[in-house]
Amino acid sequence: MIVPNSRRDREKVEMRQFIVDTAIKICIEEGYEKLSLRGIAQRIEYAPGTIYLYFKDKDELFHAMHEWAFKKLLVEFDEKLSGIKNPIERLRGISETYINFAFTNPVLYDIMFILNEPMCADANLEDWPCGQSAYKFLSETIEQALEQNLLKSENAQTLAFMFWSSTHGMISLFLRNRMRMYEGLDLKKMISYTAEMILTQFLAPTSNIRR
Amino acid sequence: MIVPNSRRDREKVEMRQFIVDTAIKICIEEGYEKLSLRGIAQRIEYAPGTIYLYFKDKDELFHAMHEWAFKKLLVEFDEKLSGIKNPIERLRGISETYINFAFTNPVLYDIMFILNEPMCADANLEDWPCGQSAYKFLSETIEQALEQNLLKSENAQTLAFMFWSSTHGMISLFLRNRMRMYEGLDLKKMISYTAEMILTQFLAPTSNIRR
DNA sequence: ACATAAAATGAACACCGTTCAGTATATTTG
DNA sequence: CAAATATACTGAACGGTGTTCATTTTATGT
Repeated sequence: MIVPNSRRDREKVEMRQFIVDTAIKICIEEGYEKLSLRGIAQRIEYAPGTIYLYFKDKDELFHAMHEWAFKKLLVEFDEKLSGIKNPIERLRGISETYINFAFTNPVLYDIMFILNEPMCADANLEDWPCGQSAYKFLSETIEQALEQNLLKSENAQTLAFMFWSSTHGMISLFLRNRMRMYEGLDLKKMISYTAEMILTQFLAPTSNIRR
Repeated sequence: MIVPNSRRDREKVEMRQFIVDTAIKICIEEGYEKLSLRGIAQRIEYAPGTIYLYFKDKDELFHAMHEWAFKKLLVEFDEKLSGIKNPIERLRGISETYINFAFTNPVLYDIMFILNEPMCADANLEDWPCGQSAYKFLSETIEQALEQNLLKSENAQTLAFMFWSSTHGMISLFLRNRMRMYEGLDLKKMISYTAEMILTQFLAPTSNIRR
């Protein structure tokens, strides 16, 4: 990312962010299928071609939206969870915050984890700092839990993947309307309950805690 | 579905299937983002408008592809698993078959479980017989396992949801290229291993089996 | 052979992402 | 301040998309 050191650079960054904000606003209001560069241009009262002065193509814009969304999640993790010392309680908090984030910002969740668009390219891990940080937040919590023998002994990466992907699976089935066989149930409660059920199964039996 | 009772009706059904087959072929060869009604029309040497004589719109075509894919999965379940009597072994088989299906037919998996397209409409559960059957196959297996005290006692629907969505979560993160932090690992093995790990945690302790 | 019904066409419409020669605006220089 | 330069922006144009529909072709039944 370019650090602004003149009014020109600053304006460039502001305009980029303005486009990203508008794009997300349109996604939220009309669904991301309806998002078009022409629509953004019309909304911000510029010509369609102008957007290409700030983004190489639509994919690069999606990348920016993607990173912006991860930053938002990361802020929530930080604000709500960094104070929790017990690794298991922090793990519970991650689960709850993650599920709430998805239900509160379904469009952002889609861009972050479901859409092909911002990831199909030759994107590197380095272009994804907030995503990495969010994952690190989870995996370090699990490492601490393992160190304190609070979880059944397993590879930390495997456990992180398991907690993350199982929650993601439930959320993405919900967001994609694939849970119609559970009609009538409170699906968010069902997801929270199931996430807690999985966590419980992986808690170390207290009798195993030594010393 | 209309049962063909004359040559005309039969031809109508065949043409519909021909279009579906061609659409899936194009998806497999070039990716489903590249699928266009005009492309299908060109491939089968008809005019673009002709497709609309067989499908109301693109969404209805996706529905047909969706159902076709579920039939394929259901056939695999039936062929490979209906002979297995032990519910836990059948559950293992479902997991293995499901993961193999996703890795062998990523495009079909996408249409079945990830894409918005065929589900966003006012689609009813009744329009999804094979999908329902596939879910039933899983949930009945779990009910049997519970009856025989082979799984930790829980609501069968919750367990079915848990096994399904956790596996789906891993597969969909893989298909959407969201597992780059595990670079270098054999991701399919990682997914299979994690699925087995989850199952193991939910097995009833043998000491709990009475009689 | 003819009237009728069904099937197929392809031009037209309103969108889309993207490009680029040209124009307007702002900044720097003489 | 004026001229020259650099930057920002425009909007028409290109090839693509899903979809509609008046028209034409083909097949059927009498």
